[in-house]
Amino acid sequence: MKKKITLKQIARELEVSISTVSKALKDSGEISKDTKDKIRAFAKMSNYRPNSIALSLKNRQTKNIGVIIPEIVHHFFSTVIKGIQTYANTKGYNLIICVTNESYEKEVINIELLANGSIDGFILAISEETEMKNNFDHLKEITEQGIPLVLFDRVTNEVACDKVIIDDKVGAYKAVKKLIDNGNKKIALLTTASYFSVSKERDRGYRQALLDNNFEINENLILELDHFDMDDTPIEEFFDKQEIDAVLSVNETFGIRAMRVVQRKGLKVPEDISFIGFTDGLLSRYANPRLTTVDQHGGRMGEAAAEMLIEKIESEEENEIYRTEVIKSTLIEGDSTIN
Amino acid sequence: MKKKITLKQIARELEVSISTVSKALKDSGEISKDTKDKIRAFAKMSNYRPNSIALSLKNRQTKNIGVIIPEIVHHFFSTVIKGIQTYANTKGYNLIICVTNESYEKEVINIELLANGSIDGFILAISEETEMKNNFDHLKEITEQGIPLVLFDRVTNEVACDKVIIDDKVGAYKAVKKLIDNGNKKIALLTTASYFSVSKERDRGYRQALLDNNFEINENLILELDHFDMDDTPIEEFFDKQEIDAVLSVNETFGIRAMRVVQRKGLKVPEDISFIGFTDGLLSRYANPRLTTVDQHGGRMGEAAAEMLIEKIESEEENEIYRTEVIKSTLIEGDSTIN
DNA sequence: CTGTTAGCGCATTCAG
DNA sequence: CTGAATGCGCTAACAG
Repeated sequence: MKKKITLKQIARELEVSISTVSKALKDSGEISKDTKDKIRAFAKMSNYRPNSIALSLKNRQTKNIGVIIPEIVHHFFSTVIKGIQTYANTKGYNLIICVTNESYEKEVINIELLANGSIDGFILAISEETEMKNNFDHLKEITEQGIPLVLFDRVTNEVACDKVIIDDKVGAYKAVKKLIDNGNKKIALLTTASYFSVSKERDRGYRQALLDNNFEINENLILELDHFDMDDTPIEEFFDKQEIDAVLSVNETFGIRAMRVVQRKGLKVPEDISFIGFTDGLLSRYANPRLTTVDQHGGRMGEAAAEMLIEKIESEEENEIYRTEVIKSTLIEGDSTIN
Repeated sequence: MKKKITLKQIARELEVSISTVSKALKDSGEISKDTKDKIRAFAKMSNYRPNSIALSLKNRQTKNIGVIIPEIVHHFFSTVIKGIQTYANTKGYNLIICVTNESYEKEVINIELLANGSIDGFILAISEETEMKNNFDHLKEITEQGIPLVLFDRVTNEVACDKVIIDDKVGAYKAVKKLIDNGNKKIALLTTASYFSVSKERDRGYRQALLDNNFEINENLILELDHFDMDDTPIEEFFDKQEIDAVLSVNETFGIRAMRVVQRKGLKVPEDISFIGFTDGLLSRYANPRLTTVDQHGGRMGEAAAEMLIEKIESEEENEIYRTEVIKSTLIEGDSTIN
């Protein structure tokens, strides 16, 4: 087993000083061609690679980005990671990924763990529990320590930092507008608990579109579901107690589950009832019929977040100006609406 | 902005030596209660946290695990990551995750990047291109350098290291056995290119089950698909040219796509034709009808891999004994087979 | 009980 | 052109 080789060992082997080796390897003009050649040959032969930990300590930067997300087994979040990775790699950064499982405590712990020098900055989507608690002190602390932070998707105004979100409200608005234009009258909304920043925005877009088109808001047409609960009964009851022409869902799964419920009731999609869901994931693509969706462009969000973060990391001056980048959502027409 | 505070600063502030501070914070018996209290109070107040990079350099261990996977937007792999994360967290390890996008070159680069001290060990699933090239020198180099390595799912016998796989062959065997027991005669196999170690094993199980039950192997019943190609034409032709009673798919997507193709042809699942797919992912769960699957237990694989790796990392002696842990697959009955 | 010293691996400044 | 010395932040052996 050939262990890691260090500058010191090369130096001893070649009977020169450590600093000579260091310089030779960096092609410094201070070193004669002869010794340079000799050293480089030996280094290559012994497969020398500078120890990144030592470099991190010296340069005070790790070239690591801490990515903290609520869930990894999730199409949207994994798409974002992929986007982050894509950009980060071009800049030589690696990703340290932590999953909070939607837990406030895990979010705090993971941040603390990484904030001790392991990373140069954070990219984070707030966990469900944190949004519920509405407590963002741990995030504020990060920024106070001068660690760059970019929030994405699930954000908050409480923390001054860069953010990247999609135009949730506009996306929902456009979706509802399409449903209205198709002649639908009773348009339902399937949503999650209201403390989710994104659900709130989508809810706003839904209401706005209705109002702008002289519809009345009927709270009976809005169903709030728990996304951990896999029981379809509430959905069945919802569709049993009233006639519905079209449905907007704030995510993919609610939409698909509802679609199956009405199909079981013997309704045809999209002839009898139309569906639009948020997130253009695999589920939508493979659903039967293919679900019409509002694409959140997770990949682009990730790339944008990474770009903002790395810019902050590498900028010298203490820039206190924070931007919020809004990614435009896109309506992707599947077969669950009449096109 | 309150910057990171170091031992040195505390020492200067309190007019003691650095090592006194260090010892006091570690509750060393060498320090008097008085100074200890004073130092700890100040440390807590100034929110001192030891710099993990410095610790890594000193202790020669980073408490980081390098996880290298072919794809992140993928239910199985993200499940494995979750499993790794779960176990690693209990042991205080963080995950540095790299995605190769099935590319050999990216696999090599990512490994090189991390092998320079950033991580204590690797957990890796071989990329498609690497399996195709059949070149594993980069992996051998890792083990030669004494860096612990655990391969999962896509493994190779070329490299001596710990491995965790599922009983792919047995899983396929059991699935085909079930199809035979249900009275199906013409049982097809949808598979990927044969250089995938897992596909190969599943193919073996398929053949073995047929032979053991006095079926002849009909190569026409085996369809090899490219998983990047989204065109359903080859699938359609496959089902057009012959009658098929049942299908085993080596993954989720082929199975679901094929199911849709036959449904479009007017066949009923499972009355006219049955389906079983590998991987019990979201797609299978939300498919219509719910796909019967061979569950690969990604979470358990991840936990097992993490446990094996951390054990190797933390064991003192140079243990050259490598284990291969086989996770038992489970047949999950959906509605795409007659139960 | 407290402080000095050395060293982890590297880059860099300053002498020679 | 080469090397000794310093420091990044921390721990530990060793003096005092």
